[in-house]
Amino acid sequence: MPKGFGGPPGWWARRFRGLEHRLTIPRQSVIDVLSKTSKHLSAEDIYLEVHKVYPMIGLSSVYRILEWLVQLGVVMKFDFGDKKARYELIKESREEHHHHHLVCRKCKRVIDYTEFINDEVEFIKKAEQGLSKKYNFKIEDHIIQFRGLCSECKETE
Amino acid sequence: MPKGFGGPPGWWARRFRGLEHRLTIPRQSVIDVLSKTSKHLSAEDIYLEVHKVYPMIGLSSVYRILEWLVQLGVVMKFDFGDKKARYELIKESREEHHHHHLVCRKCKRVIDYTEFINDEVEFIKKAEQGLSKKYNFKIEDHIIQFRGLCSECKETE
DNA sequence: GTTTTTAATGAGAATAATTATCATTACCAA
DNA sequence: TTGGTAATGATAATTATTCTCATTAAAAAC
Repeated sequence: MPKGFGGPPGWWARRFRGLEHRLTIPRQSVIDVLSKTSKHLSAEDIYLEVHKVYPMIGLSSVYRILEWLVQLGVVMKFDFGDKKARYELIKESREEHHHHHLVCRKCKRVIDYTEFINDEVEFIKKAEQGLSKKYNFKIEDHIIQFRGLCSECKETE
Repeated sequence: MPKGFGGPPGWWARRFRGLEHRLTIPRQSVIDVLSKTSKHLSAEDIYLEVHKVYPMIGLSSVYRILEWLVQLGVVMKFDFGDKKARYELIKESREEHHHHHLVCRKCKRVIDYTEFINDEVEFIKKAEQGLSKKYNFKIEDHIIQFRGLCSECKETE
């Protein structure tokens, strides 16, 4: 177990219980990094973080593990328009820190917001029910993103 | 003017009036392709379409023009998780065919939906007002995306 | 506890969408 | 016309991501 590593019984462990997936050190390390940040980390960011506590980690493993987590529904993959994908642990809408994003189209800066969750939940619930039925689509998640100009880029337009 | 080309006075022309931007044939052709489809075209798709009526078009021009249109706020760039970006002309929420997307995480298929627009407009308006004020952010657009499994992929899970 | 089987890993090569460069061309304004 | 600028097309360069494959680690069978 790498130094500084929180160990498996983290808050997220329940999501893996009963699943026939091995919770290896590389996998635990990736989840650990994600669970300890509120930043929007890219695969390479995560690789570098994991590398600090587990230097033999390989970049391709990070990509493989992230894709695995996305398919498991534990991690969400985002595109904020700056070429690289970003990854976040999923928070349920009723949980703390459930948030969405304001994305600046110029500097690609991302602002998290947590306001209007109640209105959102109401709207989303209604839409989800209707849409999943009509299109026979199993909705697992949603993205809401506002795009525009951040305070700084507004000036220099 | 290439054969089969609708010509500049299209419905979208108003968006360019008064702007000091040249409406060249490559640019018009790209807009024309986008205005005549409801598909989610990639840059290469668009290149191939334009190529039919304007064979000397270059792929890099298509990329350049699309980026220009995105910055002008006429075109929206999407990432549906299959590596290539997709482009759509923006429809205002009060317009016909204003829609959002259901995206299958397995096969990456995209379904457009137009339901619940009234609820959406209400929710979005409220959120936009609050957020743009609080974060001093000029909101120009929004994305709503539901992710999950389409009817076919649901079976084979 | 040892062996067998299977899954996961790390290193590096390969891929492919996108971007940058640059000489050429089309357009507008004197 | 002519001069200046913006847009284009061809091509090279970039770079995030995926693929391959030999090696290693973990669980299962014995």
